[in-house]
Amino acid sequence: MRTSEAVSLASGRRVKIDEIAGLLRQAAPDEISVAVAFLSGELRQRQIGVGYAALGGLLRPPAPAAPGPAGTDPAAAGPDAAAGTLTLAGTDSVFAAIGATVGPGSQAERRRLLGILFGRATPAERSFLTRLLAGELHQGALEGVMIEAVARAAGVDAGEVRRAHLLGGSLPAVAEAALSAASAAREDEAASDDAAAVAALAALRAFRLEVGRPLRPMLAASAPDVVTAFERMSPAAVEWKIDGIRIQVHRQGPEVRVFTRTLDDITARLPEITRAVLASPAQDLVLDGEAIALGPGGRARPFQVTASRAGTQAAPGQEGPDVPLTPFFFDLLHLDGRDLIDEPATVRHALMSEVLPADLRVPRLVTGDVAEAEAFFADAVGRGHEGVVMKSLDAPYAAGRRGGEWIKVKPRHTLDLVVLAAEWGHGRRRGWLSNLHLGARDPAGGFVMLGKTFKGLTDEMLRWQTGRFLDIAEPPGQRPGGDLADARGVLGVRPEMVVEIAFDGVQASPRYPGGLALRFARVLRYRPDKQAAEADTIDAVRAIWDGRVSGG
DNA sequence: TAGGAGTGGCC
DNA sequence: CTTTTGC
DNA sequence: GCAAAAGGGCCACTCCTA
Repeated sequence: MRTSEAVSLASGRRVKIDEIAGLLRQAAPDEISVAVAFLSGELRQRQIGVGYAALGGLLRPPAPAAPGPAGTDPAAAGPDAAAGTLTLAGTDSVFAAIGATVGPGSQAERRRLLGILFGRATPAERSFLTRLLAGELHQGALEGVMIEAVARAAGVDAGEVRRAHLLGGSLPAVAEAALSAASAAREDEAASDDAAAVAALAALRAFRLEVGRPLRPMLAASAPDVVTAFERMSPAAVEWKIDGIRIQVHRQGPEVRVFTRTLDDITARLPEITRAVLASPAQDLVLDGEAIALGPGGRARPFQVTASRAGTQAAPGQEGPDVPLTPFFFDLLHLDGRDLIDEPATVRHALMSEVLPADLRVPRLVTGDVAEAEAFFADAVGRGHEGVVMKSLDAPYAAGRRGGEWIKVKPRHTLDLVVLAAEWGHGRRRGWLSNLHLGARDPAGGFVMLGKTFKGLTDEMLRWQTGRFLDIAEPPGQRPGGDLADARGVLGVRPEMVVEIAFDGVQASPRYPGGLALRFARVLRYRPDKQAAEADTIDAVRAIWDGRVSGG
């Protein structure tokens, strides 16, 4: 707790690392994983069904704790029950109990448990718990800082911790392994820091790629077009960027597991992926790819269709899903006992070609020729995919990194839209009007809201637009003494400001009035030279939506 | 029993 | 998922 | 170059409530 406060107050990254390392060094072995999880903004349970809304009112008053059934109340039975201050282990066990609470009446029971926990907490602890459960720690330190802190506490290089983490150990588990090995060595050999570091290193090196345990997928940087990407690497492997969900598939003999980008196990939901991978002649595989719903002619269906299918729990007894997903693999990280992540991309790809048929591999072109690559890009987009990913030929598989070895290229649309309202920002944007409500002009009169964006705004633009919007706030009579927004922080403005918006595409919307919304909208610049009457119309948006079928 | 609110997880 | 900012 | 923090739309599932 004190560590979190100190970490929040410290502005420098180095100081934060030192603070956390100090805590980890003196933490009891069984508290390390909880401390690491909490201070990097996570719960060991990952989620327990408590979010922002469930926290209402808990922050201020020490909630009067209704007594639970004696002996069955984990909140009261924790080791910290009598103390005025919470312990890590006790708090973790309450979270576990909350997460295990399901079924009718569970919401009230969760709330009761939360109330007991908060009732025993100091004000500072209540603040920390609230931020932790809301997923907004705001202490300027999450996973990245924690990795370095663990390394510092164990006396090893941060790269060693990072590698263990990326190769599939959860960070709390990695930290526990390294630090308990270190502290055991310290006790055995009379406080020798060297011996502790050696022991920690051995524990970290024991984390290796393991078939059946997911690792952090490699990510891609981005470039505006193929030409720019070629400036950073040429020749390159150019692959379709499939508009589906990322899958990492592990096969060990007959056993197959399918994981998402965030390492969730979704095997049960995608039996067709398992079947496809079992068709390979290889026995042990770790594959990286994308799964997508395809329509007639192999055309990509809208992302929403894939998302719906991938998110649906398999109905028991029903085998053939009505919307099957097709896997497209683009990398091979392990083959029959041999780890490949440190091999060059060409070697990995060649091996993958040996064990997977072409229709399970992402379409790919190796070239240094701009025209060829652009034609390939246009074809991919024409088939309804997102664009291409260009990959350096000799790069190893950099788990969890977004370096320049993979570069994604997507088409970008642009429209001049009108700001209909703005919302007051939070965190470092407190005091500024931040999130913009965007509308297209309706030729019949008025504007059609298409979504919101807060992206692309620099601090200078935020400052400027806050002043500007307050000047055109609606209704005008309420300023400055009156309400500066409604209950949700929304300030309506006269539809006068035209802003140039970039976005990736148009999607069907069940909630916006035009039935359409923008995907990944961000601000490029304001258009002070334009009047609202000159803004783009909803017809222009519909044209993009209609055009998606024939591409572009 | 339908609809809404809340949460979690994709992009 | 995209973008800006600070280290 | 990396990490952190701004927050977007949509989908499925669960629990509560007219």
